Amino acid sequence: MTPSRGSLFIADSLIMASNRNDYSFSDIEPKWQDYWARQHTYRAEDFADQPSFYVLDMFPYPSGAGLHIGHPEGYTASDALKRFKKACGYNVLHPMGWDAFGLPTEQYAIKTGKHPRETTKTNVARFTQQLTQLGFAYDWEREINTTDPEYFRWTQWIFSQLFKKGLAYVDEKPVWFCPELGTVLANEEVLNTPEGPRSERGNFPVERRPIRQWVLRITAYAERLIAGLKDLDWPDSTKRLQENWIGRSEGAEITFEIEGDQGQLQVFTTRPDTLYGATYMVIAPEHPLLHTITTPDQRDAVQAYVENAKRKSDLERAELSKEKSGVWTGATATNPLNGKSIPIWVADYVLMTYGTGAIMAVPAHDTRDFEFAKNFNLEIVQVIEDHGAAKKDAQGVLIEAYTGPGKLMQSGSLDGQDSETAKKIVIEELSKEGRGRAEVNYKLRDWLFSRQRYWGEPFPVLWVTADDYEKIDASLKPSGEPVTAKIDGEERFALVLPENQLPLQLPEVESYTPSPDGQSPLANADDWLVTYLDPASGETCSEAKEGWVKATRETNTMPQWAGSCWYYLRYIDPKNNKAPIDLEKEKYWGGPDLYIGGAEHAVLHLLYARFWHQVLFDLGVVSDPEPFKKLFHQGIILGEDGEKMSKSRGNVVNPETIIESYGADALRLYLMFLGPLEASKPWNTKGIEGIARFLRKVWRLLLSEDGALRVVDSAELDADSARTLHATIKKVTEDYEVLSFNTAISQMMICVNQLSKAEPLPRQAAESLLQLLAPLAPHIAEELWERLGHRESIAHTRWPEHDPAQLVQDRIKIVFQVNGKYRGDAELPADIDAAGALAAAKSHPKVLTLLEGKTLRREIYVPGKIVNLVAN
RNA sequence: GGUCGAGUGGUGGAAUUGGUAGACACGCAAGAUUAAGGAUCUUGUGCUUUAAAAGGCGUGCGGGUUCAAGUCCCGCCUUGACCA
Repeated sequence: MTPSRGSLFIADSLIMASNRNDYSFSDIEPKWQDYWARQHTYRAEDFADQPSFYVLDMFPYPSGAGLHIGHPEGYTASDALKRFKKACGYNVLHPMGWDAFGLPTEQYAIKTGKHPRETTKTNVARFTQQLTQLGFAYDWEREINTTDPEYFRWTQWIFSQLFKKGLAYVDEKPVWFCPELGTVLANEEVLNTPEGPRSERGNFPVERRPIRQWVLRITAYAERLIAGLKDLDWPDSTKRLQENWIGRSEGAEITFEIEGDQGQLQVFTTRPDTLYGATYMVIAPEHPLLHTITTPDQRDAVQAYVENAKRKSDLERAELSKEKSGVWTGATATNPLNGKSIPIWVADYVLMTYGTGAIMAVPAHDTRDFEFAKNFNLEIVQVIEDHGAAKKDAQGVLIEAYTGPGKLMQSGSLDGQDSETAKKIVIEELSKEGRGRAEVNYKLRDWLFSRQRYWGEPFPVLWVTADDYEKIDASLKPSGEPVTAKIDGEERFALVLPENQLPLQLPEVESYTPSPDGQSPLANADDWLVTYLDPASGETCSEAKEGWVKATRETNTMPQWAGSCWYYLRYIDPKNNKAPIDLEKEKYWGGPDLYIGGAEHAVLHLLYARFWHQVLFDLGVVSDPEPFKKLFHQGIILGEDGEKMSKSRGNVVNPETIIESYGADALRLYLMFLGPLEASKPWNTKGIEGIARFLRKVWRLLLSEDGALRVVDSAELDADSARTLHATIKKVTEDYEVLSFNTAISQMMICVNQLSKAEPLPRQAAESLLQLLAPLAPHIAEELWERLGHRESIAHTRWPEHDPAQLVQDRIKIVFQVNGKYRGDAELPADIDAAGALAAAKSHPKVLTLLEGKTLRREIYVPGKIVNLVAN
C-alpha cells in the first residue's frame, strides 16, 4: 500500500512548504472539521449550569441531488450564531437531522426497485459529508431521522394520543387525488393553475375523488392557534398569513324555513345586519338537502348542473372574476325577519366546505351575490345607506355591490342603526325565536392526514368488526365516538396499538407502486396486513389464539408533515425510549430560542407543528403551549440572472465547486455578505473575490511571507486603530445578535484595513479580531489562533468586550451647512458648546462668502453633528 | 381585485429618535511590482457643466411638513410575495 518512504517524504515536504506560509484553505478546513468532530466541541450538555441557547434550523429532506446553495445560507447563519453564543457563555444546542420520509425517495424506489431505506442512507451520508465540509459543527450525537423506527415510534405514539382524544377520525369526503403520484393530497398541496388544479409536487393534474381518509381535527384548535400568534416573535407577514389561513370570521347562523314544509336551511353570514336585503338563497351543489327541495320540473336542470360542478376545483369556483353560474331549484324560503318569500338557487360559487354550504344572498352588499343577481335578474334591495359612495347609473340603480359602511335603510325597525349595532340586534331577535345565533366560522379545514404511499409512518391502527370492538379494552379506543369506516363493504371499528407494541414497522413489499385506485402498496403485504390481537392488552400476533380477535391493519401511511411536527422536541432528548421527551430536559432547554427557515413553510409545517404542540401541551408532555417563540425567514439565493435557481434554467450554483476554488470560510462569509439574511438576493460568483481577498489579508496580517508571526506581545495600538478595533467589537457583537451578518463583515473589513496599517500589531488586537471572525469563518480563525500559540480551540475563549473609553474622541468633525447645504466642515473639540461651534462655522471661509450680503435668519446647532445657518 | 413588502451608482448593498447619501465590496480605469498572473499594492470611480478652479443635479414619479427628508405625511407608477 505504501509505495516507498522516499517519495512519500518528498510529497509531504512539498505540501508542508506551500502549507506553512500561504492561506491554504484546502489543508486547513478538513483539519478543523475533524477537530470539532473528535473533540465534540459543540456538544450540548443537558442541565449544564449555564444559560441555554437552542438554535434550530429547518431540517432538510435528504434528496438525491445533494445540497444546493440555498441550504448553506440559513445554516451558516445558525452555525455562526451558535458559535457566537457559545463564546458569550451559553450552553448551546444546535442539532441537525433528516426529514427523510417522502415522495422522491419512493419514486426512485418505484423506478429502480431499491428500498427507500437504502436510498435514504446513501443520501444522508452525502448530506452529512456536505454539511461537514461547510464547517457546520452540529452536535451529531443528537442527530435524528424521521424514518428511524426509534423516532417514528413516537410519531405513532403522538398519533395514538390524538386518536384517543378524539382528534383523529376517518372520513370519505371527496379529496384531491393525483393519478400520476397515486396519492391524495392536502388542500395545501394543490395549486390553482390556469390549466386547472395541479399538484404542488410535480405539477400533475389532480381531481376530486371520494376516498377513505384519516383526518385530524385541527379545527378544534383554531381559536387557540389564532390566539397564540399574538405573543410570538415572528415576522408579521407570517403571522398574518396563518391568521388568514385559519380565517376566523364572526357572524351568525340563521335558519330559513323552506316553503311547502320542506324543512329548514341553515346559513352562515358575517352580515346579519343585511338580512332585509336578502333576496334569494344559494346552496352548494353538494348540499345534502338539494335533492329533497328541488321541484320535479327543475330536477333535470339541477342534476346537470351538479354533474358539471364536480369537475371544478374550489378555487376555480370561488374565483371572483369568473362569470357566475347557477340554476333555480324551484324551491323558496322565508326571510325570517320580514317574512318575504325568496327563491333558493344552487350555484357552485358556494362551497360545501365553508360554513353550512348555504348562504343568504344580499346582492346589494356582496360582490359575488351582485354579479349573480345581475346574471339571473334577481331582485337587488339596498339596505345600507351609501351617502353617494356607491357606484350607480343615471337612474340611481347600483352598478356594483356597496360593501362600505353606513346606516341601515329599507330594514323596518332597524332603519337608522349602524351596521355593528344592527348585527347584534338581529342576532338577539333571531335567537329569542330560536331562528339563529351568533357563530364563529373558520376557513381552516380539518387536516387530511393520510397518504396512499409506502414510504411514510404506518398508522398504529387496527380495524375490527363491531362485535369484536365490544371486547376491546377502553384504553385502545377514542374517548368519544368510535371511529368507523366501511372497508371492503363492511363496517369496521378503529383502535390503536398500545404503547408497548410501537413502533409498528413498515412491511417489506415487492412493489412500491400504489395501485391506480388509490390503494397503498401496504394493502398487498398480506402477512403484515392481517393480525390477531389480545382484546385486553392489545398485544398482537400473526397466529390466531384462543380469545384473540382478528384485525386488519391500516394501510395508509402518514404524510411527510408528521415527522416534522415534533422533531425539534426530540433533539432535546433523542435517545429516550420511555417517552418522546423528558419533561425535565424540556424545561431546561425550553423551545428553540430561534428557529431559522424559509417562508415557504409559513402555513403548512408551522401551523401543523403548532397544533401538535398544543395537543402535547394539553397532554402534559411539554410545558409551554407554543413551540417556536422566535422565527426568522432567510431569503432565497437567486441565480446570477436574478431568477430562482432551477435545473431547467441552468443557473444552479453548486456549493461544492465554490468550496473547491475558494474554501468553505469564503463561501460562508460571502453568503452572509451578499445582503440582509431575510432578503432574496442574486448570487454573483465574481463577488466572492472580495471575500477571498479579505481572508488572505487576514492571513497576511498575522503571518509574514516566511510564516513568521507578525504580532508583538507587548505593543500598544495607535489611537486610530484602537478606536476602530473597539468600534468593530461593538458593532460586530450587536450585529451578530440580530443576524445582521452583512454589516458585521463590512465592519471587520474596515478593521482589517486599518490594522494592516498598524505597525507593530499588538497580539491583543489580532486575537480580538480572530474571535470576532471565528463564528463566520471558523477554520481560518482556529488555524491562526493555533499559530498564535494557543493549545485550546478558539471556541472556548470568552467573547471580547469593547472598551467604551476607547471610542471617545476628543476632536470631532462638525459639518457646516448654509441653508441646509453642505459647505464645509471642521475638526472641533468634542465638548464644544453651541456658541463655539457657530463661531467656527461663521469663520469658515466658504461659509463667509456665502453669507456675504445676506441676513442671518436662524442658527441651528445639533451637538456633535451639524451647524446649519439659514440666511437670505 | 385585496393585503403586505420593496424601488438608492454599471452591480450586490450601507445609511432611518430626520442631520455630509452611496459605507463595505464587486466591476471598471490608471499606475507600481512580477518571468507571468484570474497574485499583490497604490490611486481614481453617482450624474453633469468646466481646461481647471468652482458649481449644479441627484435615493421610482408628483406634491407636502421641516432650518434640514432616502428616512415623516398625501397621491401616483413599477415590481415582488401572499390571498381571492
